[in-house]
Amino acid sequence: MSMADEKKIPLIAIIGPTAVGKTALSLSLARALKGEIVSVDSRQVYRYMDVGTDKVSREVCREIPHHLINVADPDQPFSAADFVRGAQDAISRIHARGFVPILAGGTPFYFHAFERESLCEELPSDWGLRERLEKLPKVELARRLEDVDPESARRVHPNDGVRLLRALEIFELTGRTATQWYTEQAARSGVRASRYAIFYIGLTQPYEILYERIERRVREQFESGYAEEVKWLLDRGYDPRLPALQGFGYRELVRYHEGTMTYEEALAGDVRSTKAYARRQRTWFTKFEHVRWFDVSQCGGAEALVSELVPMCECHLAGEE
RNA sequence: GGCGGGAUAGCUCAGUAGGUAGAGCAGCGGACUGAAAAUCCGCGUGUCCCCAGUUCAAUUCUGGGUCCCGCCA
Repeated sequence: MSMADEKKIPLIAIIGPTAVGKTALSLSLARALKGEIVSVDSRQVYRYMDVGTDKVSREVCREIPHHLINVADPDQPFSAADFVRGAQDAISRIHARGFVPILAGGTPFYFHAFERESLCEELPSDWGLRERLEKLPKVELARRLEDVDPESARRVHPNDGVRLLRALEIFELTGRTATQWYTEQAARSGVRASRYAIFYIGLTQPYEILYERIERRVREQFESGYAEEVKWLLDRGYDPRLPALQGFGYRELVRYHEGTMTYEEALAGDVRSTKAYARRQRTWFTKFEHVRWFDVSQCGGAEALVSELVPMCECHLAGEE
């Protein structure tokens, strides 16, 4: 083991699709390992969105500190770059205090950005510019990108408005193409080693069982005041077009309150979108390297899993891999 | 009981001036560099309700039947 490896901060990371049981496991591991949780969830960062995002309760947060939960208002854009900065900061503080940082959550893009440190600090964004560009038809966006950055144009599908917009935004704001930025950054990250040694624990479950759990969970959310939460956000003046309100459940319940969708349709739509999301998560997570995968429907229950995992984690934390 | 409308993919429906059919949604797979619970891409064999008739050929036309939905009794 080299000097560089010894200096790395060891982390535990729990990944897997929504409703597979990441939160429960993260709490058990935090108790067993003297850990604190770093939430890797693009929706739990927002305040006032509790029921729909399955946040842990205040009591639990008092017992086990949670980071990157409730750090933005629903109308404050929160980006993957904000996450990476926040996570790095939280991890330093947890580590300095002598506790174990446990990353847990279902947003694969955030894990990806964090591990690769793939977002350049210097790259800006500008929501006003996005709004202006958004008014143009996609073919026009694609044509412009073809002009300024043909390589990005080849990489981005002409129908993928969000990515066309981002590539154009980078060019407009910096005068240099996304391709140039990414090439430089790839060269840089090639020489700089990661500051962290991450032990990935992956939870899976056959879709048949996972889908049942998703259905049950969404039902519980609807019975626990999900509709009222969305009503409250709307009454407070939050624009339904905000990114924070585009998640499943939220967007359906907005339509329910507008009267363009029934309660039952909103529930069914939420379940469907959540299932589709679980599939997208799997597409991401199965590409992650060095993950210890556990099928939670086959490993003899959560408790058996915890007692198996604790020694493995301790081993990793001691730097023995 | 009478009159009309309908029966096609898991669902909602389009279509074939007769040559065995296709959209949206769902489902499945994939992509992803500052919106990521977002955004985007790919994948479509199904007794075209049943029986008979006309025809070289019927999911399509004709007759009968079954079921569903309206309206009238």
